[in-house]
Amino acid sequence: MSADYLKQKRILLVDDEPDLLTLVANILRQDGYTDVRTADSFANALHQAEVSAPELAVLDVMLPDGSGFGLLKRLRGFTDCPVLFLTARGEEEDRIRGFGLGADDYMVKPFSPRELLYRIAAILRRTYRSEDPLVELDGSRIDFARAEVIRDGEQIPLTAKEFALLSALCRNAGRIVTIDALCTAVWGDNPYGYENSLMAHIRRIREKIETDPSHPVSLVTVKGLGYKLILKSRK
Amino acid sequence: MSADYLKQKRILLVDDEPDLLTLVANILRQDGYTDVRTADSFANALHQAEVSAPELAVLDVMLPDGSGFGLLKRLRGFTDCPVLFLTARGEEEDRIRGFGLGADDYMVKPFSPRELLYRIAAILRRTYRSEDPLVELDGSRIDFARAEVIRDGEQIPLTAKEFALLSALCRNAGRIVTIDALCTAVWGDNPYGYENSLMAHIRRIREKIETDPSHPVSLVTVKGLGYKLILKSRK
DNA sequence: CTGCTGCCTTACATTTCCCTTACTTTTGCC
DNA sequence: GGCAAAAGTAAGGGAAATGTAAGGCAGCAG
Repeated sequence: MSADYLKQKRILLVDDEPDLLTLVANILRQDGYTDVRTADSFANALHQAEVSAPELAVLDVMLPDGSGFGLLKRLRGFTDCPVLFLTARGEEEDRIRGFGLGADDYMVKPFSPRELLYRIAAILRRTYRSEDPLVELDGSRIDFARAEVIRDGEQIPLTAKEFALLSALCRNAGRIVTIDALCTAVWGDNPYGYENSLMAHIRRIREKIETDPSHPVSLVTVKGLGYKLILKSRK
Repeated sequence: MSADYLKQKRILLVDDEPDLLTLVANILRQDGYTDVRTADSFANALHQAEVSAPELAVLDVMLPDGSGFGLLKRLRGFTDCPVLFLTARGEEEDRIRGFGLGADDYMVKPFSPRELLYRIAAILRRTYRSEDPLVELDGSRIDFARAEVIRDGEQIPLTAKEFALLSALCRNAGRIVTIDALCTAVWGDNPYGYENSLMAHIRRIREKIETDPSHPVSLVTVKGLGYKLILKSRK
């Protein structure tokens, strides 16, 4: 699994020009960002930020009902997310002021889409690099980088087979994975005769990821067909 | 089931040059795309799009009776399909304008067929990657990868036999499938004596896929011959 | 009208998978 | 080599999936 989890970070764009707003939003979405939200004023931005807890904010300096700097100060009241400023002018003064407030980067309009993407990716990488991509399940999360399940703050280690099984299931999250496919994923060439063993592993995985292992909601069985890993449903 | 369902996406090509149009269409068809439609003007394109609900549109920027940008705006009135623009000029301005409208990619004429194919494949993969191929019926859809029927937004699970039956019917969608063939598909070598059981399954499937199971429109019976799965008719 | 065919429908019986658990064997590390 | 953890095995039990059977209903032929 690649570092695609950066593409799933919540991004908030704030600009008073609707055209630019949709332009930038579309550029980002096209580049694979999945959670891009927009606001066209100070007030809306604040509201959006409170509601969606962005993980990166791209703020225009000029807003109809306030300045981007003021907005950043307000944001800092409840979030430490990185910030990239957009400004029409290229003045040193703005730059200094922005960085002084803890901005992470700065772009002067008009800018090239490519450069914006590059800078956003850089900020996200910098900010969230040490994080491992977590797979969110209903009552728990899986950290494949550490081979751990996190439940109620507890870190529960995964064994080799459990890891292999969960990987295979995760690669096809939501889809049915047949017993055969799972056995092949775990035992390779000669996957026959391990069906029972597979069941034992499924049970052990359930004890780690499920709140109630006997009534699984994340790793569900589809009788006669296989198993399915259900990711946390997002609202 | 492979990812070949991307090759079955409905593609609409719009260009005023007939030669180029057929050339590109043939390139696509030769690469395995099965549903490529063409239009040579703004008006025709709009009509085609309304009729066929394309899943990817390739639009020339210059059209005799309007611009590709204008066309995209109209398309956005009823579809969110991805769009690739073709343009004679390579100007940044056009590029920005296209992306601003939500275009997904952009190619400058003359282009290499290989590159076009590559970009189209990339867009389709990106847009539809997490989707499973869905079989569209009249009041519902079947997701074989998840063994589910989707009706009114509800996800209704399929059992193993139901899955096998629907697969067999789907493989011969629109054609009559005999009782014998269905029994063989489900019970293999020794398919005799299960006719009654088959009926029970048919009934249970109908309860899942049909709006009114007693008056089926998707899984219809052909008295004395067998059953038939009717796909959603596309206007 | 009567009986017949072919399928529908429903409720119920049966079976098949899978779960669960405890136990044995294997692996890998000290 | 010894020990703990991981992996594999086996058997009894249970619930959901499947199979069965009987009563209907519609259409059709005589």
